[in-house]
Amino acid sequence: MRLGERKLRILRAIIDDYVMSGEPVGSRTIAKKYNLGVSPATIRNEMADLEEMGYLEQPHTSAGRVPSDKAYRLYVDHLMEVRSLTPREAESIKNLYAIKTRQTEELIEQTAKILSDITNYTSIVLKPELSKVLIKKVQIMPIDGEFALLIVVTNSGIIRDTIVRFPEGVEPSYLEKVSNMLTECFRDKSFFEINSLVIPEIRKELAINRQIFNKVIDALTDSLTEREKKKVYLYGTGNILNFPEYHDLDKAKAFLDIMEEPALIYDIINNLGDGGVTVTIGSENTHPNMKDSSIVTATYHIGDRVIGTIGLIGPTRMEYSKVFSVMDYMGRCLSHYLTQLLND
Amino acid sequence: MRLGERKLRILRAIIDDYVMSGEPVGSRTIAKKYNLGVSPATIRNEMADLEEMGYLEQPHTSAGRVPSDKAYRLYVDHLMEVRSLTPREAESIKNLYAIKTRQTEELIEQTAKILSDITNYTSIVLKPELSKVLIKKVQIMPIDGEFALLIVVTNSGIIRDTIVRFPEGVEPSYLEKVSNMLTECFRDKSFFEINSLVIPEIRKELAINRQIFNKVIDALTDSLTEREKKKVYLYGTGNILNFPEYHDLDKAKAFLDIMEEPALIYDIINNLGDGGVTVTIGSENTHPNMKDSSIVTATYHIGDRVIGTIGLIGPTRMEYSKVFSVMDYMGRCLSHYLTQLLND
DNA sequence: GTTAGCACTCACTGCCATTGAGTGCTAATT
DNA sequence: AATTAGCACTCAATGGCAGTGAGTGCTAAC
Repeated sequence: MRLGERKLRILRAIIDDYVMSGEPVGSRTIAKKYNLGVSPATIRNEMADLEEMGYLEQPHTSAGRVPSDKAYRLYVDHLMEVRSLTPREAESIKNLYAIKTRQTEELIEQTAKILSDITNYTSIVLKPELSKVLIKKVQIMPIDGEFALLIVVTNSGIIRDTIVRFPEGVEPSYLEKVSNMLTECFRDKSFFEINSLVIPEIRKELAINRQIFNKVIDALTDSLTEREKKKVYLYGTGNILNFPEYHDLDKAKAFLDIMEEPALIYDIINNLGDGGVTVTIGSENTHPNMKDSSIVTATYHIGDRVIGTIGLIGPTRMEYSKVFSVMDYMGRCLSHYLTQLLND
Repeated sequence: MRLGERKLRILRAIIDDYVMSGEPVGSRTIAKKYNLGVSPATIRNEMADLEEMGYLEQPHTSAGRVPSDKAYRLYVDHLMEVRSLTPREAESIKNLYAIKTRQTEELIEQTAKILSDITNYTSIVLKPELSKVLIKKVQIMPIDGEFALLIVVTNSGIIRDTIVRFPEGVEPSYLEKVSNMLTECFRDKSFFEINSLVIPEIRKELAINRQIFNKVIDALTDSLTEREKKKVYLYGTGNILNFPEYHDLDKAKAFLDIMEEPALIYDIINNLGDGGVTVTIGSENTHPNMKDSSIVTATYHIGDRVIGTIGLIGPTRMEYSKVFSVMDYMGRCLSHYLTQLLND
């Protein structure tokens, strides 16, 4: 059986209607609301075909039809009309980037908030991945007694600061010297390159005061540990309670539980494709608790280096068209801002 | 009518039972499970008295009784037996403080996680309040071109870093000089003192290069802005769905909505009493959406300076005794750790 | 003052009939 | 050959109704 023009039109109508109402859609509804010029009976026949082909499902015999994940996939890839942002949405996003001297961290947090506010879904923002970011400066700052602060400034404006403990009696001037040397070695390299290439080389050179150097290097590599890497910003987790598909308490709980595991979210989001906007629908998710949810992600970058991801999670019955355009726009804005402001 | 010994015993039994079961408690249950040596009929009479006095409520005529907020208040103040921590609980907390070189920020985050894990309620940790913390060091670090990083190290180990933008062509050595001067002026003072006392004084002295100095001061005072101050760490927000009192979706939603407003939470928590452990029960809360929840908080300090608060939120039917002891212990541990490790 | 006994209340459960939205199939229509 | 009208059928949802049982309050006996 082929997917003729009319079948597609009917499928689109069903999806549009179901996305709005959340109720199974019947043939009469389609015939009345979307004037396709055919009778309910014809639509019923087409619906039976679409069900056979796996695009529709029936909760029970005497109910209307519900789109399957396969239908949403078709919709996202071929059927949906990408709409542009409403003035209100564009406004919200523009305001976010109006303030120029913002901290990167705060900007990312606000991005999550606005994404959720605009769409009413749950937003996720992964902060820039340290291993993909370029180092601008390394500085060891003595604080007090045996403690010093290791500061790493990167081109995304992220500052990794770690407290390092030295044996008492190290000269500040010596730390200064080490700082300068490290800065010189590491400048414009990524953490990844440093870890695999530069460090072994330096280890030789600085054999003289191995102990201090090792402390610093350890602290640096600590910055790359899994746990720290996997920090995410979330907003609007409670929004899922607005959707009838999560009115079942067990489902709601399963969802909220996932949302409290940053490492898990990180893995889920980060394993998705990374060019432009990606849509993952229900069963396409690998994590079992996400089989009823869809995720739309977009990447953001500094220059042409992808350094992080933003995402929205909602039920499979999601306003893909709206979400798609919001994510696309937001990804571009964020990239533009970071590239322009923090790179030279 | 007076609250005799027997009435108190019965009230305690009712509260204990209700806290465990969540179901209205009947006279027979009390007579059977808690052998108080009296018949159900007697208990019924006492219960009628207790209801008249406002300690008990009846959902409907033929149901058992439920403790009122007034009863919980009496319970917390006079009736409950403060139990000590189970080995498992003490273990979890001890593990948290085993790692000595932890970042303060991470420690606070973990504190929230463990509080929630132990108790199954929603935990809240307010990070150290900047205005109450003492400054150890101020440093302006040139990064690139017109950008510099303002770093403030405090005695709680918190580092406030802000990006500052200077007009092109400021000498690094000049920034160094300013840094040293600021450090000297600010050392061992709180943000609060600085804002109100020291800054006006310095403004005079440094009249020479007013522009640069103002930038720095502005960035410093920015650190004290409301928004930044009101950051909170939450964990276990989804736990409330475990309690039947939140099975009503509207209530759950109201709760989750509050939990996404850090500033609101901050205000709610911060306005509670601040010596030791504080318990706020249901209607004692000022915020209308919290009238069905109880909050138990404890403060933590560096030396004898209170700098932050930890808290647990749950339904009014809360295991006060357990929560009380956990909060007390955790507050002490956190204070001890911060005082010992980060103060000299 | 305490308790046994008893009538009364009322949420909860299961049962049943009714309703109505929606389907699939067949036969008539174009 | 495709479309549509007509109709019997399905099944979740709703509302009414009786039965059940946990719990109460009251009264009278201990």
